[in-house]
Order: sequence, then structure tokens, then C-alpha cells
Amino acid sequence: MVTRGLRPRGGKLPTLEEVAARAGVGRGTVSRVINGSPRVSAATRAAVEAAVAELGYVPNRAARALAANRADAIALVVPESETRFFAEPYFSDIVRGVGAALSDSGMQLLLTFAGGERERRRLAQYLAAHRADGVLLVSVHADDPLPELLTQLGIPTVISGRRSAAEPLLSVDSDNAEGARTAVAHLLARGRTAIATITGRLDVYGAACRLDGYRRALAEAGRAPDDSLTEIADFTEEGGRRAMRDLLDRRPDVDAVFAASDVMAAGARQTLRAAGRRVPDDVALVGFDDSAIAHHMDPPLTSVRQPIEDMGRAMAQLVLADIAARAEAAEPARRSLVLPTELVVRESS
Amino acid sequence: MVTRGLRPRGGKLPTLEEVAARAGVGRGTVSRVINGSPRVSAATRAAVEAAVAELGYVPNRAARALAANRADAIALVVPESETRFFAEPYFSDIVRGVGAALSDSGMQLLLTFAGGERERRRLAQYLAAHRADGVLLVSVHADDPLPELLTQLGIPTVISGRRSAAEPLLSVDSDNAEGARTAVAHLLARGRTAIATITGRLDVYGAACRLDGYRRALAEAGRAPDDSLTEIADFTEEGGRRAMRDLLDRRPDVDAVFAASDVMAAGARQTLRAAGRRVPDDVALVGFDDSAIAHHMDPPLTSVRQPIEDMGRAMAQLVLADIAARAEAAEPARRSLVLPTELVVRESS
DNA sequence: ATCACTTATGGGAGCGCTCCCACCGGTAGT
DNA sequence: ACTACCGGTGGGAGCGCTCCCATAAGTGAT
Repeated sequence: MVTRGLRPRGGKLPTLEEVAARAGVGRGTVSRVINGSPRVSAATRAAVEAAVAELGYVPNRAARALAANRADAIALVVPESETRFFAEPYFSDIVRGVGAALSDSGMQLLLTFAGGERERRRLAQYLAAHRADGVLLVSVHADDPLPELLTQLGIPTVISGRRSAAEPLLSVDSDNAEGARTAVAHLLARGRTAIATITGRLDVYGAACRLDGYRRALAEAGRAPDDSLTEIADFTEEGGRRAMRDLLDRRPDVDAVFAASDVMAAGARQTLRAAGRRVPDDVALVGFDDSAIAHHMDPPLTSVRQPIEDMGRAMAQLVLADIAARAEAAEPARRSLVLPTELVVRESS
Repeated sequence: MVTRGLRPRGGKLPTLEEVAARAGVGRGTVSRVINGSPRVSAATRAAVEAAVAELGYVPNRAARALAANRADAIALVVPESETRFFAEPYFSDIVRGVGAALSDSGMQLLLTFAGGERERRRLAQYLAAHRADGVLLVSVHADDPLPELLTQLGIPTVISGRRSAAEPLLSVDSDNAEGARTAVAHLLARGRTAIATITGRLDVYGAACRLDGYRRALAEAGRAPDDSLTEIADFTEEGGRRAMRDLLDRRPDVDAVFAASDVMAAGARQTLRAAGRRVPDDVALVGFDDSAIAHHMDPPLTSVRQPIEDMGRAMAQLVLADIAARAEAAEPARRSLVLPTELVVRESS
């Protein structure tokens, strides 16, 4: 195990000054080496690096933050109310992606929950008090005031999942429309003719995109749009059940369903079973998210996979780039990123 | 929204000194008020508090950390390799619990991944360099050197899931044995007679506890232990499938199975279906973890729920208590906590 | 009134860095 | 030979706090 340079709490940690003394140079020079400044001769740099290694020097984060007026930390803000509803791998995947991208940057990952008014107040204070150099916002509602506030405070912020086509914040999103289009095209290719869709709440931009993708796939196949095959739900299991019942009532001839989330697909699947419809023989079923549920449904559910971990990574990179850009008063290289989805075909279709 | 006292980046934040001037007192007095020292008169305290409110003062974390040689942060360490295998709600539940407990303490929650050698090295440095006042360890292997290292460094540490009955670290665990016992007692109460178990890797302490619980339930019912009903697996779905096949070969009369994880139960369920055994009619099935899988199996799986969020909360409280205790050179009030589980009965049993 | 103590308060020193300016010697241009 | 410049370097100042010592003011016993 890595114990070189580690010492119990009592033993004071080496400081810049001590490293400087050891290397026979000044404090400023060591600082320059540590921070990768180019204005250091090769020989000096080598000497300093040797001293750093010998002493097991690690910069004191607090001192650095105080002197440089930075935090060396990125805050990941999770609306507390949401955590329970995440399609399950979502949260850990995002976090893993963010963590991976940050680990090379020397930035810490701060986790914060924005829940009730109290946490929100605290959060606003944290951020106002320079406690994070950048903020990553996960799954915010369209009417959340937080993004606005962060913009006003001038804190670099990246949001996952655009709130509209004209998202003002830096953003990372998956290609919801294209994912949906691919899923429906797949059903068409399987020879299905009466393809219905169960949507999420349409005031959620991603849900609207998925509906668009569904329509586009049908249009590309020359099918006229048919509203009796579209059922609006709310991303919940119960919503999926109810939507499927309505669909079955209205269009008993339905032979395929594209649900805008796996959870709703699970609900729909229950209704189908209750109605004696076999999956995929009578009705093919496709979901969205490729969550754990999809794997374990019976039959396993065909679903659209979003590259969640990649999205996390991209968010971190975007915020880092924005911080760097602002440091030189430049515009960020890119304002948004849309990552491709992937259709995972299983037995349900 | 809470904007009082929030100002854009440019506008400097008020400092202690400014608050002091405003309140007509000295710097030290303001510091005392902020830190809740009792050695301040009521009148002075009120004046300072008013000034704080008017100026929207928030202490500068970095300055505080530097001066007091603390970090005001707790690190949650997640072995990267593990994240994928978490029974899914696990990770987000732990994090939510920890976050809730920490939010009142003024401590930040730092998320760190201990993955390959590189991250591990970095992590050790972080911690050695005083970047966290306490560490929360989640799902570490029995042979992980990290707990040892933290003990040497003298950093307050709490582990989730004891590694043995004699866990030296502060720990929080769920009552694995009792959970298993309850599950098996439930199967006995349902009139099952040939109750098998599929275990996890027995070098994992929790898995061993669950096996103990299984045996204890049978013993309490006066059943002789029968090794032909115990199959050792490894917490994976494939392991569950294989174990169930072996069980069916060896004991075709089996009429109930207690699997030490939902994932293994899911594997077992597949084998049972392939073998034409109905659940629960022919074979009753019970899992452990009450993960998303359990909800969505067909039929829904009876499972033992662990209070994951409570465990997260308890871990945070334990580490906070330990930090406080060490500050006055005392022993922590409690070294370990074992939280009760709950049997969630569904259609599979 | 005097002393011994307690309580409340002010402010110096210093935490370990970064920033920046002054300075050094060498090189090139005139 | 003189000036101008430039890469390389040292070290002072200061970031905003906590800690602690000195001091002032108040209290009760002698």
C-alpha cells in the first residue's frame, strides 16, 4: 500500500517553505512548479520535484483556496425530492461519470441536496460564499429558480437535460428524439402496424422530444399521425397502467407500445397481462432508460439506453472548460452537448 | 427565492472584520458569536447577530479551515469497482441518509472513488493532507488495506457493514442474521418443509450472518441442519441460476428458497421457470435487499429490506460524534450500531 | 479601600498558500 | 560599450479566519 509520505495526524505536514528550503530555492519557485508554470528552468523544476517527492509534500487545500480565492471544488446539486424517483442506476452513473472526469482535475466533488426551503437557502449561501467553483445541476424542474439564481451569481453551471430547446445554461442531454425514433423504427421493422406511445409529462422537455421522435418515425414510414394511439402519462408505474388500459379500450387493435420510460412500460406490462395480451406475441413493448427494471421484466424489456455515465463525464468537462474560459474572459468552446442513445433489443419486441 | 445577502461574484463578500466594525465590537467577539461560544454577553451577541444578518455574512470556509486546521468536510469513500454491483437503490439511499445527517452540522459531503491504484494513492494523500475531518467507508472488502491505513493516520472512520464480528472500526450494519431468520421463519409459517438457501460469498461477513440466520430459524423450528439444502454462490445472477440448478438436481423436493440477495433470487427464478416450477405454488422464493428488482419480478419478490437511508444517517452521526469526542480526548459513546431489517412480503412466498 | 478572582472583550500573531513586484544575470540591438 | 529587454528567481504582502494573551471591568471577601 501507498504509505510513502503519509504520516499520522500528529506529525506536521511539510509546507511549501520546507520544500523550498530542501530544494534550495525560494517559495515562489516551488509554487510555480506545483502549479505547472512554464517560467521555471528544467533543472530547478527537477530539483523541486525531487524535494516534493522526498518530503511527500501535498499542498494545503485550504491555504490555496484562501490565497487564490477559489474553492477547487465542483458542487453536484441533486433536488432531494427527486432522488427517489430516479430510474435507478441514474444517480450512481452520473456520479461515477462526474467523479471520473474530476479525478484528473484536482477538483473535489461536493454533493449537495436542494430539498426544502431550508436546504435551498443554505445552498444559495454556500454558493454565494465561493464554496464551489462550478455547479452541476441534475434533473431540475422547468420552474426551479435555482438555475436563474446561479446565472445571476455568475457561477459556472451545467445542467443535465435541457429544460427547453433554447436552454440558456450550459447543458448536456441525450438525444431523446432520436432514441425514440429508433425505438419506433425498430417496431415498424418488426412489422407492427398499430404502434401506440405512452408519454411522460409533456411539460418536461425530454418527454416532448420523445413524443416528437415517435411521430417522426411514423412520418418517415409514411404513416399518418393518429392521436388515438398517443396517451399522455406522468412517468409513474400507475400512470403506465392507466394509460395502457385507456389505450386498450380505445384501440383494441394495438400491437405495439413505445413507453417513454421503463417504469411506465412496467405498468403497461401489468395491464397487458391482466388483459390477457402476450408480450411480444400480441403486443410488442419498448421502454426508455434501460434501467434495472428492463433487465428483470418478464420478458426482458427492449429499451433505449442513455449514456448516463458519459453524460456525467461531459457535464464535468463542460463546467471545467467554462471555468477555464472565464479565467481568460473567453466564451466557452461549446454551450451544449447532445449524446447519442442506443437501442437495447430484448425479448419484449 | 432567497436572495437577501447574495451578490454577484464581483461584489466582495463581507468579512469578519466588517461585521465587527458594523456591530461596534472586535473581531474576536464576532468569531465567538459565530462559533457559539458561551463567553459573550447577550447584548453583544444580539448586536453581532444583527450585523451578520444585515451584511449577509457567511464565513469563508477556506480561511476557517486554514486557521483552525480542520476541513469541515466528511469524505464518503466508494470503491469504484463496487458501484456497478450495488443493489441499486443502495448507493443513492446511503448518500441521502448521509447528506441528511450532515446538512445540520455544517460539514460538507465529499464524494471520493477509490478505484485503481492511482485513485487510491490520490485518496490516501487527500486524507493525509487533512482534507477531511472524517471518513465514511462503504462496502469495503475484507482484504482492503484502506481501513487499516485510516486507523494509522488517526482519522475518524466509520464503516458500513462490519468485516467481521470483531470489527475494530466504528461501524453501522443491518441485522443480517435476524433478517434472514425472519425470512426463513416466514417460509416455515407458510408450511414449507424443504427450505433451501443460496448464500453469498462466505468470506463476506454479512453473507455468513445470513446463513447463520437461516440455520437458526430452522433450529428454532426443531429442524435438523441439512447441508444438501445449502448452496454457496457469489451474489451474482449467474451464481443464482447455477446454485438453483444444483439444488434442483440434488433435492428435487425443495419447496422454498431463501436467497441472500435479490439478484441471486432473480437468477434462481429463471432456473425455476426453465424447470417448469411455479413460484410460489411449487417453490416459494425470498430474497434480500428489497431492491428495484424485487418489485418488478414476476411474481413480485418477498424480500428483506435493510434501512439503508437510516444506515447512512447513522454513519454520519457516528463519525460526527467521534470527531467531537476526540476533540476532548474522550472515547466515542458507541462503537457500532446494528439496525433492524424488515420483511416485505409479496407474492413470491 | 485593597486584593483576588472572574467574565467580557480587543487585537496580535500566524495558519500555508498565491500574487506580484523587484531584482539578477545574460543576450541582442545600436 | 551602453542600453533595452527577457527568462528566471526570491520574497513581501495579504487572503479571512482562529487562537490566545493582555486588558478592562465587575464582584465579593478581607
